[in-house]
Amino acid sequence: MRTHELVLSWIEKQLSDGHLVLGGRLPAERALAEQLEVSRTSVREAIRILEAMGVVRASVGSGKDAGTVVIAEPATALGSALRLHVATQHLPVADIVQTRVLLESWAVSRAKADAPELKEAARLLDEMDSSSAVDDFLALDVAFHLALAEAAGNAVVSTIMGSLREAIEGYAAALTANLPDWDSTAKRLRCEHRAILAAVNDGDGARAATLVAAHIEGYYREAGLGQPPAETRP
Amino acid sequence: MRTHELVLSWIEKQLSDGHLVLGGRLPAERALAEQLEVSRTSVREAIRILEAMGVVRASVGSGKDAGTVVIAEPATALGSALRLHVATQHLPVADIVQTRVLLESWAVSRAKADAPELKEAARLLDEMDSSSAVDDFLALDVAFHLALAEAAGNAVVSTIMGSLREAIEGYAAALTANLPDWDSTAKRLRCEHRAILAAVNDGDGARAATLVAAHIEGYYREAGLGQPPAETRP
DNA sequence: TAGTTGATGTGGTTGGACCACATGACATAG
DNA sequence: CTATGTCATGTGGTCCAACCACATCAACTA
Repeated sequence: MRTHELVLSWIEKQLSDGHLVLGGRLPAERALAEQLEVSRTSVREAIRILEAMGVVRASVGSGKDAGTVVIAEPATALGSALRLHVATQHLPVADIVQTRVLLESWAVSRAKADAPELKEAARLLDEMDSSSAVDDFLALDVAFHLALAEAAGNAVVSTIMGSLREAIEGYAAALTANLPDWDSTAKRLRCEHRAILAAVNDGDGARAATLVAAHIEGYYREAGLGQPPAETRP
Repeated sequence: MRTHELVLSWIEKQLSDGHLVLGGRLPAERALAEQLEVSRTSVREAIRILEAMGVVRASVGSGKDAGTVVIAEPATALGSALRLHVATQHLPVADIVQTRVLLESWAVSRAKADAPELKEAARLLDEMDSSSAVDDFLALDVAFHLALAEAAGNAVVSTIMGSLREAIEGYAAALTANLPDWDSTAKRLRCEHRAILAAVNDGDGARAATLVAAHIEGYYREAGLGQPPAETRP
């Protein structure tokens, strides 16, 4: 077992045992190195891995927020990992979109009509109405879909959904350039959002699931994602 | 931007551009450090992160398999990340099980009856019949469910499913100790496996989905996972 | 020819040094 | 007494030089 893995397992044990909790601080790198009788380099490598996994955040300086603190941001971490594997062409973008449709359909079909996240979702839709910039629209769109997913009450589903979205964020942003008429597309998307939210609020999970699947697939289809080149199609 | 992130983005670009492909080798750490004009330490930190994400594998020595080569093992990486977040209690085990049920139900309902993975799944079931040790049984069980998931043809779904399983592997192993009678449980599980595979082979996706959901939920329920303490239940 | 031995190149690990940054205590000018 | 500037302290960030363990392969030797 390599040295940094020893540090990793020590930290994981501290987490499991509750000696290290969310918001808590790890010992300073130098102190931890001395305590575990390893070099600071090995400690740093372990912390890098934890940082990449969204378990800790390292900040320089002194006092309050400084040092290495325990956080819980699995979505960004999983998103980066998935993005890299998309880059190696081991994970097709089409499969990611399909998985997102699956998870989000399930989420809206299970969302409770009285979930507080739905109020936030409604607020986001109002904000989208008054924002015309493409970037703002897309950022609000992400937040809306995430709020919708969180309404189902399954942290794993919403986390994975967020990471899938993040993994293909670059592709999605590039695809908007393919759209023939952004204004009309945005108008349609707003409309579909309202319909989805209405279905959820009505407690009609099945309809919400159908709508959200069509909404996502329709967008990527319009933008031309996952379509093989025309000349290879029958 | 920190130095190791610069190295990371360089490598990611090499991957995206196809200059670095699956099975390919990264330049040696010392060479890469000189090429990018950074310290070897920073290169190593970047490689550690990629290793944790299942993108590369580092081996000492010289010749053939030595050095840092590009691999594609997202499942183990995602599994580790999820396991850590379970340790911080940010992701409930019950949510992971529920997500696994969702993904696996979808997978079997979409599996093609002529998928080659199903033959492998059948072979694994035969092997399970002749293995009595608990550990062997569980290992084969993992392989069976994974083969089933792969039959749906979505790499992302099967990858995430595998990582979910891995994230709670420790819990699952501990839970088998709770079972009152392992032999009878194993017999029942074998039976259910056959029924699930038969449904898939018959092209009855809906039945397969129902069966697999009951199969997974039944196992964890029997082992006592995710049940709130009795006194808190209505 | 068969076995041994050394050279080579790889990642793994260590200790030490210095930097940039953020904070807080302290001294000082008003 | 207050406000301001300054310095000590502690943090992560980076780099360097050296050494180790390991795996391979070529040259050498019996």
